[in-house]
Amino acid sequence: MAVTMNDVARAAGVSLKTVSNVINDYEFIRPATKQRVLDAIEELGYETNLTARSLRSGKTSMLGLVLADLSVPYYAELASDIMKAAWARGYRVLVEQSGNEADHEKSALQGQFRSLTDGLLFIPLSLDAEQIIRAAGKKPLVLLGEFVQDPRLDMVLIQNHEASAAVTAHLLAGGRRRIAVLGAHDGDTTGSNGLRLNGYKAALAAAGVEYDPALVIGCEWRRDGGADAIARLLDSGVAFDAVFGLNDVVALGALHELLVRGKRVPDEIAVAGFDDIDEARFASPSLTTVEPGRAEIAERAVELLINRIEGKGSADKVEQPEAEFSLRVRQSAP
Amino acid sequence: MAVTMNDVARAAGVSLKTVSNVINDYEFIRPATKQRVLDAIEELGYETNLTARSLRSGKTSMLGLVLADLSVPYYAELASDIMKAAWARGYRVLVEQSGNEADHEKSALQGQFRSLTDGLLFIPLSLDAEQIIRAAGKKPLVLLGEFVQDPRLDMVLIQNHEASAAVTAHLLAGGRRRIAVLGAHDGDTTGSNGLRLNGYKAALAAAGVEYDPALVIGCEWRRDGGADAIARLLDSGVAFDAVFGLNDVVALGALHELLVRGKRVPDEIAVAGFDDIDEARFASPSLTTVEPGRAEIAERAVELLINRIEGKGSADKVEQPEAEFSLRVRQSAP
DNA sequence: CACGTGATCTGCAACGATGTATCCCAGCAG
DNA sequence: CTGCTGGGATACATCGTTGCAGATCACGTG
Repeated sequence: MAVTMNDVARAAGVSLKTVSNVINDYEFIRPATKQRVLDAIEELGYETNLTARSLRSGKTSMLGLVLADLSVPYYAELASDIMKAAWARGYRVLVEQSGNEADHEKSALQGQFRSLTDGLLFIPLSLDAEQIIRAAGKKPLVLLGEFVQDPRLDMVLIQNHEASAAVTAHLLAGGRRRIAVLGAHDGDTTGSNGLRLNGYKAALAAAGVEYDPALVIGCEWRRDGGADAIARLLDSGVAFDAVFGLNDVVALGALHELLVRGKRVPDEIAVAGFDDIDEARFASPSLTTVEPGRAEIAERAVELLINRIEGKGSADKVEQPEAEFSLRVRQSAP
Repeated sequence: MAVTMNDVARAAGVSLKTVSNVINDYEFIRPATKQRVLDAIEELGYETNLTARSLRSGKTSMLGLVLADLSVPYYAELASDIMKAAWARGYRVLVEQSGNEADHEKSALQGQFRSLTDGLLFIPLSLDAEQIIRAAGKKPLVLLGEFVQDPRLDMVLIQNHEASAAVTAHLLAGGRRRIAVLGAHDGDTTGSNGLRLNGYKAALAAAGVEYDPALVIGCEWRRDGGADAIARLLDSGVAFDAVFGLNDVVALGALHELLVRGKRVPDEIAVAGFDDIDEARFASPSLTTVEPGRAEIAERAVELLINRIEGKGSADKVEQPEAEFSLRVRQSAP
């Protein structure tokens, strides 16, 4: 059916291997021969069969990307950046949605999925470092999203603590003293939630403001999670003058609910988030948030993973580069 | 390196082909043999090499999905649904971002990308039907997103005209008479923009309201496009009491700009969109919009494509199922 | 003029699985 | 006892490409 190298070889009057050499830019080919082969390729409409190439070469030139769900804006935007970075380096990205389920994450790490990819970018949500190390095979693996932190694993880090502290400090500088936190529980110390909560605490301490666990409300990192959380807080009667959603959709969900309930933002209550998704800029009022360095994260992660795949760089040293964040001050918390 | 069927065969004391038979659930295998093979697989940690299987069988069990950019919420949500639908049927999805460039779309249609997939889901934006037919190979192809319409191509349709008319009718029913349209030009008749514009016109006509081209503002289908467009309209001094953004992000961008400029929504100006992205529900005010049947679109498209791939269904008849839409009335246009 | 050298091209095996044809054997009818 | 049947397992070729090891040939050198 499909045109193969053999057909091209016959048409060009050369050996199959010469066609292969032309395609792979082998150095020593007479220009005339090369041209004949290229003409034959053109004429027959030959396309290299990537499956066969993969089988023979042992490389698929595909990176796996495991994340919870593309419908989450931050992941979608990150995935888009990752795909572009990979594309620029000659790799494609195969996305696997884990739905935030441990089984699914595990099977993505070990399963057949791996045989389709040369390496994996993984945003773990349910598995811890130990489970990841146990489940992961020998193929290169780079973690993103820092829910997991471990000195044995390559990963690109977000400055959760510092960025969170910066947001909090900004709210404090605006005169807020009772800052509610949505998306973490009082005891959390690990994962994005824990790290961001700790950054919040550190900023409070630095400003001499007392930490009140009653202001810390756990919720799913979704819009409705944020809306529910703020509703519970309002209903509880606890006083607060600012809200820090540990990611943007939580903050936006809370913002929505606050406005529904007739609160004035930012006059009565300031709102801030974390991620700087595109939507944050166009919310009403626009959302103050922190940009975690998404483009840099994508770039570094892809670069690191491909270096591992291609054996460049120091093979044995675990790498954990950190992305630069920046505060985005907007209307919701000027 | 990796464990192959051969290793398993040796360990289980059977032939390579028997291992293959066990894995592919061949009927006539003695339970004892099967068990021995399964044990060996377990013990050695064997994983089938999907690349090799693909080469031999000629199927990759992957669907290609070509869209402009995952950072666009509607595409991200659609992609998520498509991936789930495909997964449920034993297929994976390989996403290719065209960036809305014709060259890129074309290369996705013909290029090596195709050899990795059994069929393609394509959301065309730059290519027209003729170009698509010319560029596409013989592999199954299903179009989505109806910028292109052609009786020769399989596609899943959105009821652009009807849904758009429904939104417009809703605004009219709310007493609005000067409804601005963002995201189309006066002359447009094809593509989502043209079809939706026509739906708008039809609803006006049905209500006996005159069509005013000055209310139709072209813009990119992005947040900033919507914001710019409404800014231009406001600056032009043309009077209007409602805005229909031809998709949600345009509407949300416009909504943002209206609020920035101190307009009251919906009291002074009502706003409606098209797509019902998750964000619409949590905007402030929440956005009235139309749900085009996204889940159904994903489901039908995947089903249709896989039927084509597997040769089920009527081979020769072009299929163009239409998804059911539904109006979502919210605060921005009650 | 024989010979080394490097440019140019070729043949064969192999990647890891599956399709096809075949073989072996137990059970059973004639 | 022979021949047939069909379950259960196997051997071999094959998918389309690339790695490796050569083969060939022109050319300059001593």
